[in-house]
Amino acid sequence: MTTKVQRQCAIVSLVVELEVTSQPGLIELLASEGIEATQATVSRDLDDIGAVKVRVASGNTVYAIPEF
Amino acid sequence: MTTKVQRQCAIVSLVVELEVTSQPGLIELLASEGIEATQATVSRDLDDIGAVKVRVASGNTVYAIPEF
DNA sequence: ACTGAATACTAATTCAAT
DNA sequence: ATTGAATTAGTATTCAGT
Repeated sequence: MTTKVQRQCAIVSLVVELEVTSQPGLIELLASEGIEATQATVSRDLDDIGAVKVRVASGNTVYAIPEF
Repeated sequence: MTTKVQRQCAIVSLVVELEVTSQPGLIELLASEGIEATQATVSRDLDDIGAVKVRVASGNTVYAIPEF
């Protein structure tokens, strides 16, 4: 079983390293690391983390963490 | 009748001056200036302008224009 | 307190009309 | 090329369960 902090850390890593464009997408990425979570949870996590969606050069919007 | 540029300029002004939190909200603000538009149009306008949603101190997310 | 299912809300896109 | 209506996609919140 994975804890909340572990999951949120994983999310931070993923968001920083990859171009995460949606919560469903993020859920898949987490799953591929063996972390199960639903959209509701991921939404709350992103909120906790303070992630925002920003427009990137490629044109689409990706999640980012202001501090980085 | 209002033109596209007029409407987009109005949107920029509103976004810069006020805390616009949603497209429905923006539509109302435009309406109060006598500018009619639907959600589809406002969505495209925000895209043209390059507006993004950012988290502000108050906690909620508002539209902002990166250049400012 | 944390989570998921379901729901409400918000935003983007499609499709047709002008 | 621009727009609105309707649709689809995406996100936040509520509500109940643990």
